[in-house]
Amino acid sequence: MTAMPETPAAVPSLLHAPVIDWFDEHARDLPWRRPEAGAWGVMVSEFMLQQTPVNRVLPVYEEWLARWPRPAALAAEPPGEAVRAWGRLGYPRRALRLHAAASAIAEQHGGEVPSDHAQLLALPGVGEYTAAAVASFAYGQRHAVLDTNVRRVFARAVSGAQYPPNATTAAERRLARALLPDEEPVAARWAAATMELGALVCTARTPACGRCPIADRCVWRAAGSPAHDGPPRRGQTYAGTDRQVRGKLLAVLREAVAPVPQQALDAVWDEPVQRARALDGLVSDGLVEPLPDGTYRLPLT
DNA sequence: TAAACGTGGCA
DNA sequence: TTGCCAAGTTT
Repeated sequence: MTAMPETPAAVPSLLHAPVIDWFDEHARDLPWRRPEAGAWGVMVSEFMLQQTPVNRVLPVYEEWLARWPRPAALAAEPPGEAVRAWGRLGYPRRALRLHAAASAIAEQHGGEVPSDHAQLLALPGVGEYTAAAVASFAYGQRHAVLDTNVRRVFARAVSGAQYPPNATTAAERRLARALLPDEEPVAARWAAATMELGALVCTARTPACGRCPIADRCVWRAAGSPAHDGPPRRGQTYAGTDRQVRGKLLAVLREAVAPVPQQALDAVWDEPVQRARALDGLVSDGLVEPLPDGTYRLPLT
């Protein structure tokens, strides 16, 4: 047994009401939160929102749901169409995985997004967070939903740290479970509310503590809002990386209506070794399909 | 466990 | 201007 900070039994009841009441008043009217979105709408939004801001997701989400209102509709199209419709959301493998998830749902779940957490987790592109989010937001179940927002809220309000650890820890999962309201619908509301609080008030850089419903119970604030001490948070480099080259290559293919000759791809990056490596990577990832005549296109299968 | 994986807005 | 950050997952 590792000595872990205990969560006093009184803590949850002191946090639930103010956070949920705040959510009742300040929740954004996002399309995937409306009843008509359904579980499929929730799932599409969760894929798109992985590492991507809400404002950038909104227009693409609307296009997707209008074009593919059900999983089977998406599954009936080539995966390349999903990649094309993904636009510039970034991390296009998510489009491929969402297409694969839709196929699995169509073939193995009767076309309905499963409500079972384990079945959700087994879908391509669905990890710990997304499985809990879909089960909670779409089906009202009681799960610890630990995304970057919730982790930050708990780190500050309960653990007294400015930022959570780089990777989700067992202690964080334990804490999230301990804080979960007992009643299923309340727990689902709590999950959405804590996430929204992190997104709108308890933000990473400049938290708006003046608008926080639990500022007077925040351990981090009570400690004087000390700066993050631990190891530096892992930054992402981008310029000059294979990722940037992959992005440029795929952008050409997204815009093309016909297979693209090698020459058109060569034009996006002048360093041939890195360019070839990036293209190979896209092909092995299934994002690009090489044709026998030496041209390339988004995958038909 | 750490690194790979896009893109763009904001302080 | 540049680095940080955004509803993570996979290998």
